[in-house]
Amino acid sequence: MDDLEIRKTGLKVTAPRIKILDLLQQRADQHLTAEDVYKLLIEEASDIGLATVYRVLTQFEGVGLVKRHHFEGGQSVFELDRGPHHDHIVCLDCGHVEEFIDEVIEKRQRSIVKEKGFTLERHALVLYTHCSRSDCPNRGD
Amino acid sequence: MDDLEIRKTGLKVTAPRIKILDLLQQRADQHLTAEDVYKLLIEEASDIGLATVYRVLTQFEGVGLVKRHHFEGGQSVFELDRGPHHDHIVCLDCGHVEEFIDEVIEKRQRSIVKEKGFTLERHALVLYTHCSRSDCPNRGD
DNA sequence: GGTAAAAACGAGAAGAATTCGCATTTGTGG
DNA sequence: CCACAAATGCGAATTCTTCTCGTTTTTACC
Repeated sequence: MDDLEIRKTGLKVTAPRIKILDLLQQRADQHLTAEDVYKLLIEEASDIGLATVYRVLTQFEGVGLVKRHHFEGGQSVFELDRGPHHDHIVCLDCGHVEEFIDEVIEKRQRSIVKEKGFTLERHALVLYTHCSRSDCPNRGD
Repeated sequence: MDDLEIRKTGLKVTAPRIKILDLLQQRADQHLTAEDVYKLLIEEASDIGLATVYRVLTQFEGVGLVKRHHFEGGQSVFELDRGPHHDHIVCLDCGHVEEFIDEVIEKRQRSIVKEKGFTLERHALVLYTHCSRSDCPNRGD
């Protein structure tokens, strides 16, 4: 059960937290906005307020359970922080998000920062593209 | 005069636009929020509304005069789009912004997207660091 | 298990950033 | 220099997110 995961973080094990973590785990391949999560919870008859969704996601971020990304255009998106770091490719037409990791880029980033004598805390790399997937509304543009 | 630059874009040459472009040119090394611009305009006794600042910056972005960046934390920042593309290093402590360009990273990005059959429209790369500048632990850009 | 203190919740208000609506003013082409 | 489309200023409206506060739950401890 999820209880363990949550308990390990030191956060109290509450119904909203269990349900939100559960939902994120079922959709570990997706990048959801707080509102997405809120609506999905409503669909499964969970009576959890939007404020709580934001609170819980922020707390989960704080304890390393989820990652928050700021893509272009308004809302933050959240995803379960399961394992290795990765960057993102976002389709400007359909919003599809794909993940990738490139060691060459990672390495260059580290040396760029090192050259300046700074300390790299984290980075955000998003490639905005037009994807070529069959269900993308703008394919072949 | 700035008139030329603006006229070339097809936008009408108005007082707010001249003043905003002028201000951006005087601070070409900085990354300003719309509110920064608004306040700086007030300081120089220009009576330009915040809505107009947003409008003009967005229009300037549309015609390629300025670039907008979405760093972590709320407001977008704007800078004059003078010449070559570059990415950013942002200090999490003092907000200092530094620019860099790395052809290795640029090239890798292109091939990653190409491999997937997508088209790269643009990208955002921000390295969040702790800088080592003497005036760091403070405000300022 | 029972219970009290601490933490979390839900709902709506508040806040921050940005955009919109509209009456008024201002460039610009003719 | 005129007419009219475009731009402006202002405040209201939107959007996304956080806060407040009265109520409910958890959990540590008896």
